[in-house]
Amino acid sequence: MKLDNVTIIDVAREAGVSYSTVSRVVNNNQHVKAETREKVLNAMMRLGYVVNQQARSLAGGRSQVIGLLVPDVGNAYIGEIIRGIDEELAICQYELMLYTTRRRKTKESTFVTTIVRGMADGLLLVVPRVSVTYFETLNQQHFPYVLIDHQGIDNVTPSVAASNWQGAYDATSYLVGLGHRRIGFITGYMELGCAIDRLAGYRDALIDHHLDYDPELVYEGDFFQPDGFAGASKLLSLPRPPTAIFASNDVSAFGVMEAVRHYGLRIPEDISVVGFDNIPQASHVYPPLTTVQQPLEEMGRVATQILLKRIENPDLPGERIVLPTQLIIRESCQSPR
Amino acid sequence: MKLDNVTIIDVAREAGVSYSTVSRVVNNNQHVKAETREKVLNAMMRLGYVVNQQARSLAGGRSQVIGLLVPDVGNAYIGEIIRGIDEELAICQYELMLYTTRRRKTKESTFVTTIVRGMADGLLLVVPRVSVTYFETLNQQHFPYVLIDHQGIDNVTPSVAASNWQGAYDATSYLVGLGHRRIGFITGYMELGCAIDRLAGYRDALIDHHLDYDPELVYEGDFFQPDGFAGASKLLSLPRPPTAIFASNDVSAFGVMEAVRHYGLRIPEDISVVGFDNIPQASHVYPPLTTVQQPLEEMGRVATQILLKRIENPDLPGERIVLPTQLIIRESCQSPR
DNA sequence: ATGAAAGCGCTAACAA
DNA sequence: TTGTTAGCGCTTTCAT
Repeated sequence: MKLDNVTIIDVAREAGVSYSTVSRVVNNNQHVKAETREKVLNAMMRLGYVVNQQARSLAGGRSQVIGLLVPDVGNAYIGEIIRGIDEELAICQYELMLYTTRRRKTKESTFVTTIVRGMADGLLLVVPRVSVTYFETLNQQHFPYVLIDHQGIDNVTPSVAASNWQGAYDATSYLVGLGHRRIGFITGYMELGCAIDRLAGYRDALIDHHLDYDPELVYEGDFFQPDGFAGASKLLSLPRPPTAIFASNDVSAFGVMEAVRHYGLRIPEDISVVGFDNIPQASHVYPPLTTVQQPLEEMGRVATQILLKRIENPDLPGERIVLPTQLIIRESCQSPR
Repeated sequence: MKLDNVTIIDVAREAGVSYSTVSRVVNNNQHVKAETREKVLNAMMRLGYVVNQQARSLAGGRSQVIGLLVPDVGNAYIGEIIRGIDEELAICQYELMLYTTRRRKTKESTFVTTIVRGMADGLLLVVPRVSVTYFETLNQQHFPYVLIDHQGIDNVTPSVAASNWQGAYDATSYLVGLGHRRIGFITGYMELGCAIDRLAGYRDALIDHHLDYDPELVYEGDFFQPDGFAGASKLLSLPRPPTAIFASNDVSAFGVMEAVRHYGLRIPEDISVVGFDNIPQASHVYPPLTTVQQPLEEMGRVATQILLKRIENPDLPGERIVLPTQLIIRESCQSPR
């Protein structure tokens, strides 16, 4: 399977130098005469030499791999983030190892250890809640990592997130500006920081606009479509139903839309609907969904940049970066009648 | 960064055996006394030993990683496939290295070589067209690989695909059964085998049902939404417009739906629409889209199983596996008036 | 500026 | 059944 390949020794022989010189050329070491470098480069070309990362990494160098830990693939949310990561990685010749939490429910710490030990130079985590075991291992081993879209531990744990509070505040203000006075809210999974922040943004916007925060209008959801449906059904059957519903993410907003139609109401004529995330399909549903855009791709890109810097210098002070969200106005809202 | 870690030597000392014995235990080698194995296992436990894959792989063993080459992440299609792969990999303790073609436009062969040389034990390719360079390297190096959803090279190149012809045939027959006599068709990107197969399925169904195959009703698209829109616009403005439009994938079907609405027509009352793929959002658009389901997750799973077998035994004869598609009937079709 | 040599942690013969 | 030993391909001192 693994055939005899071209090694630095072959290149060294071809170029007529020692193999440490070849190693120097490969690693862009300064102490090589331009002429020698040229010779080696030519030999590499002729022989079709490719470095063996395993060996390089074993011998103490970088593995040129970063690990990405996600709860699951298969949703647009993660896909967008990966796209950003991928772009950044392409620039600096790093590879991406994909880990899903789904398949390690049990031995989390062993798992992190595996990553930390040789496989990757750094780790990107897109997990809403990070088990303490992870951090213990990571910090203790002084291993570079960056949290993506995490509620944040503190201000020194490297993390990149979106301004969930501001996004929810803006969306709510927009609905108020349209004339809505009773605005329903479907929360996300409230164990998550982003869900808490979005609820706070909704609530604070209401208060700032001198509207009551009515708990009756808030339905505790879980970010999934069925709960959006259930929540909207409940809100719609209230004695004084809302004229607009703001769901904590697009997927549950789809559930809301379904429920609205189920009740024989129209969007936006009878009920305005707003989502959060701006996943691609938000613009493809009918009517196109007004939502809050999270800069997912950018989050991936920025997190990767930070991680790469931390790999170069693990002692860099950590920081939390909050990227701005943006209200994307489409056709799912209008003034109440 | 890479701290001094527990190696088999440490474990060997702790257990009071030679380190090859530890290696044997780690590799489940038969020739170890149960008692000794127990001792070693305990020592490993106590010390928190974790294998170093790099070293293992360098020394001639498996790297326990498989590479996945995709054109891009960030779309549901790939996500579903990855989910299947991931599931299978979880079972056999393999890791997944993600490669995107986007970032290697130039030096393709070098790239494959890199993978082949140590990084991975096998390769899964989800690329519609595979450059000849890839195959040369792959075959020549006798490196295990499996093509996913590829048009297929021949019957001995390991590949897993969906029955595109049958799916299109079924969908078309369904429309005919509903009473449609003029059925528009938006093709996919015709350089791709799956697009060709789908067109053939549409055409053959028409012929089998004694309907004319009218080239005027076929619009050459590219699998993207704007082309679905353009195609439908063109078909709809025909002197004798179709009463149903079958798009070669869901995304372009969304474009069709957009165009239908743009023309002030209703789905399914005025025009029936059918897609292909059954991506998650197909059930979330309005009206829910009738489409042909591709067993994406299963394709990922089956391909992985085959790859794993080929890693064990690279000389296994290759075969092409075609998984069945299934017509998913939702609400975007009805009999023509 | 270049070469020689000692590992990195492990697998896989080969011995015993 | 167990131990010994020679690498895998490379980085990195330390010499020269």
